[in-house]
Amino acid sequence: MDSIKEQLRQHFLQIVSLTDEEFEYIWSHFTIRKYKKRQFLIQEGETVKYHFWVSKGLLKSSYTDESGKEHILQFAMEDWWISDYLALYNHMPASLSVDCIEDSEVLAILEDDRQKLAREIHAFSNFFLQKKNGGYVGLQQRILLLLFKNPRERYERLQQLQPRLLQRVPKTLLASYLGVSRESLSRLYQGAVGL
Amino acid sequence: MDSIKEQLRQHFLQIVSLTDEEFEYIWSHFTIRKYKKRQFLIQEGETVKYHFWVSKGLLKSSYTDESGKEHILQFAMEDWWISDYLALYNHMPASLSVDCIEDSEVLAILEDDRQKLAREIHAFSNFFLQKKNGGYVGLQQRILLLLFKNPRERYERLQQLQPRLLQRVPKTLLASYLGVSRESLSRLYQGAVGL
DNA sequence: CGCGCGATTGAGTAATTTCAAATCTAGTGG
DNA sequence: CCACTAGATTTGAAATTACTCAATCGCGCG
Repeated sequence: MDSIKEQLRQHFLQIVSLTDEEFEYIWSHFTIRKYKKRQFLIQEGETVKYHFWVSKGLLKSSYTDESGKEHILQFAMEDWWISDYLALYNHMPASLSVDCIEDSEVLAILEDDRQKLAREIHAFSNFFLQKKNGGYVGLQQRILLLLFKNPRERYERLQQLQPRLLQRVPKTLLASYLGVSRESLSRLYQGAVGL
Repeated sequence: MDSIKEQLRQHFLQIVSLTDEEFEYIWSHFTIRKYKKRQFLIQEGETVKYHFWVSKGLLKSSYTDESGKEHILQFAMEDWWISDYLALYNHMPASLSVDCIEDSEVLAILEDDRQKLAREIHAFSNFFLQKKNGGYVGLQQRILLLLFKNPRERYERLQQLQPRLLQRVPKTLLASYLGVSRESLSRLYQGAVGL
């Protein structure tokens, strides 16, 4: 699948510059994996060793509480990264699970390899630092949204920021991501702008 | 204030190792600033150039919505870092403000200098990467808390994780941080464990 | 054609907010 | 040392919002 390789290269090049040699070396540390809808990449309790980068498809990471309710922490579609970072960085058993909403193709890289590459290739290290900074800011924005916007406004914001995501994700899951019951979401977005 | 210098050194040494020489060099890029309660370090609309590290005191970063309500994104006490990262990284005007809850002493470092130091000293770069990773995971945890815990449980969790913070921060501000009205918080924590 | 999943609707209930007023507290000046 | 004041906290009652549970609807897939 050379198109995947090219897709990954472009993904890096959007943020940092790499020689062909460097990229080849980086590429050699990734492995392709294919999953069907509803398959798990990470299940609660497991050891987590990989970062996943989505080449094709749609996944989610979520936490299931004592009462069995699922709460969605993150979606990931093409070009997004996903894992259970708490578990990955701190060598803890996973408290989250990651599974596929659509059939998906991902590239996996070991956290250990990622660290090794970060030491060896400055641009690679930089890439992840920038990604992490952006992600951090994104999470802060989401917290503000949860703190002071009502469900309707949260939905509208998501509509603005990620219109594609909205079309692909079942409403039930969206509701969980926004922190609303699916029934409430159903009622709320009917009056939302643009529908 | 050599005690501050020593405090900063310890802060770095907890995570990475630095030679005395390296630390001296790093130290030379920080400037000490003192603020009184209610003074602002960052005001909405300003350009943001600095990271702040708290040596003494207590600060908050917050967003004020259209209706004038303040929503607290972060507190920062001794050894914590604070700024408006969205503005800092993307060279945008601040959407947050940062101000003092108590009289405070902070060390300021320019983001440009931080980047320069990160290029020059690998351990320094590593320090921030690890901080950022930890912070990222922390924000994810907070999102989960906001998504599926009721106010009472959010308060109890904060009590577990940051008991010192709870004692220093006015309840009104805590309420804003937890996403509850101050009246509700007042009612809720009266039945909370340990009171 | 029918099953099953996802989405919607309705009715009643629970949790939280809002607004207003009362109470408490720490710091200030006399 | 005490009275005073501003800020913070608490209380009460009504209003609102969102949730739960149950039933119905709609549609794509086999």
